[in-house]
Amino acid sequence: MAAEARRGPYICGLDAAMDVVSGKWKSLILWELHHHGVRRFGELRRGLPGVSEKMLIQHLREMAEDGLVHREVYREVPPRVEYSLTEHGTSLNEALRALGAWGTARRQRLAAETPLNQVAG
Amino acid sequence: MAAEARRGPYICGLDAAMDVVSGKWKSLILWELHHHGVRRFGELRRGLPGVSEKMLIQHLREMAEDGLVHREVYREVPPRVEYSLTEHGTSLNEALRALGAWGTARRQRLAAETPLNQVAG
DNA sequence: CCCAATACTTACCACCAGGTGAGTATTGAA
DNA sequence: TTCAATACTCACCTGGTGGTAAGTATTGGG
Repeated sequence: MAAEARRGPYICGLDAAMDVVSGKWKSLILWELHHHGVRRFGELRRGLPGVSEKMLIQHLREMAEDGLVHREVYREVPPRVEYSLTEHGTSLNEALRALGAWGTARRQRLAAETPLNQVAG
Repeated sequence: MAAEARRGPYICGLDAAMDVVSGKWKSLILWELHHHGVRRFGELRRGLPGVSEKMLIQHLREMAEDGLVHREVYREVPPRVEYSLTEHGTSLNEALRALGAWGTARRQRLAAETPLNQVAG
């Protein structure tokens, strides 16, 4: 349970990458940490509306195991824990840029196709 | 149920992109179609060891709805159906290249960290 | 003594992605 | 009439992901 692959062995590189970002909130966590540099647990929770504490800590722990985020604990009262991207997390975010751009184009396509419906769920 | 987003509205572009590739076999299907150009249903099934017919057709239908793959039906006996990437599917594959490269680097990192364990599940 | 604040931790539960295995439709060949 | 081949289609089931809500540990302040 230390620093090993959860679902490996992987078939290809895409597998290995999708594994570490699969999780409802992981790409958002990546995004949040990328934009703020360092964030405390509570800041992340408030920054991701709808996330449960359970999933937030679970995702953060997995991402720490995967070497994407750094977890710094300050033994104070009340406790303080700070999360930040590691070098690997930063490079993953960069590797996701093209995908994010593709998704943005897709959103614009969808909005153009259904101009009256784009906001309604 | 035509060409609309399944989980939208999306928070960001990454959401919109992750949505269309989330699915156990979708990135593999993308890869397979990218490398072979055109593939029949049975060829895809044999090319993705372990996939169930149910999930393969389900993923292919969703990807067709999302405009990633083109489905060409030949009304012959026995029936023949050919799948290929659309322009959007091709561009998505290109957008995934950086992510695949990152994953390949991660695999190499994992193999270097646990040299005796890299093959065992 | 109790509460506040923070960062979890745990138990329980619902939903859905995905797997299994059987069935369908079509038509030519034996 | 039955079978083969292809591409599904359907019913059923399991496991895992994620949500909910309550509990824990710590210590200073009122």
